[in-house]
Amino acid sequence: MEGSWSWEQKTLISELIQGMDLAKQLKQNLCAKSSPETRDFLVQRILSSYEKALLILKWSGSMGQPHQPLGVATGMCVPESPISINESPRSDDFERGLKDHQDLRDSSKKRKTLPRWTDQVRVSSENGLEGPQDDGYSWRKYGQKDILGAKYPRSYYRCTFRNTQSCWSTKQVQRSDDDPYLFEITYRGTHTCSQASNSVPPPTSPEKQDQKPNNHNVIPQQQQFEHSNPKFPSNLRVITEDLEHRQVVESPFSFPSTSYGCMKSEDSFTPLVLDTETFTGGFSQSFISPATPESNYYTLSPFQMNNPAAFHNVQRSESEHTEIVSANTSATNSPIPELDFPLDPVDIDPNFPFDTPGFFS
DNA sequence: GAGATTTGACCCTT
DNA sequence: AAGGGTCAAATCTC
Repeated sequence: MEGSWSWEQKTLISELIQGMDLAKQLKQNLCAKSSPETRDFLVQRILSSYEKALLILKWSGSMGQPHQPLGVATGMCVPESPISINESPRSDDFERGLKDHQDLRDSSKKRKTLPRWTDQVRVSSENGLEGPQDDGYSWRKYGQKDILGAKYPRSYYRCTFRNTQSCWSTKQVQRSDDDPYLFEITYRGTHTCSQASNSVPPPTSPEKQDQKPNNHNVIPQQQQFEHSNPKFPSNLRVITEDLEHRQVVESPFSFPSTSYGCMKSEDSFTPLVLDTETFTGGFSQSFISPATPESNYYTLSPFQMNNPAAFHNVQRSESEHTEIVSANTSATNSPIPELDFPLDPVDIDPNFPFDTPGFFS
């Protein structure tokens, strides 16, 4: 860590360097015989790099002094959102978050402010209908409620260490009406308790991760479906939610399916749902997409993809679990911060490389 | 007895 | 006002 350089500066530089590298690659590809898909892929990555650089600039410009992230400061948690690694991108949310933490009793207000994302988990039949298994975190059930129009009640869980470590992560588990083996799990907030850091696996390069796909609990045919079905990634979407106006904007985008062939992740395609809520809700917390058996279906923000810590979090080993991924859906809440400049689909670039060596060095 | 779960009531959001 | 989310007392489990 270069002492005097802030995280955002380094990130910005890294983005720009990466963009340059990619441009060079593109140049070489233009000379060599490369597929249009490859070129397209490179172009997208370049655009993504520069878009993110712009984002960083914008945030740093609008926020003044960067905040030291809680996670970095305490070592207790993992960056929740890409920007939040060292940053609290949106001061209003940051402040609201703080306020929430101060006003512990006013939990209802947290409904709005904590980052939220949804995973869908299919349990294997041998697990019965008891619900998704342990996701590596300790949860305590604090409520159950019948939901209008839903066959099954919704269960509410919160982190066991809520009181002792002020960890405000919660989750809701809702069984699908149509498929009893399918659970929709909505996470709110991320773990700031010791579980968060403990759950981080030893760093592994994306390449290695590729070779070791998270298939421990994936039913083969489904895994195969994900890998082979070109429609799979195209189902993904970015949902942007303007928290200020409570307006949900969906920005459907499709991955160039062939472009994925350029990615090493082809062998172990990890469905990525770009949860841009991480931009807004979780800047004061670590955004760990709870890599759980319940969430083989990962949600990542584009920055998380760049964030080794966050990335490793979502890549945690789940060998002890048996749930499989629900591959055909991607219901994910994805609020995004307000931006003065338009974000086109490439902003949230699903192709954004995980393998950016030295990005955070 | 400590911790987890259940469940009805309360409160907040829409 | 309705529905959803949380609280907290009662109950259960180890």
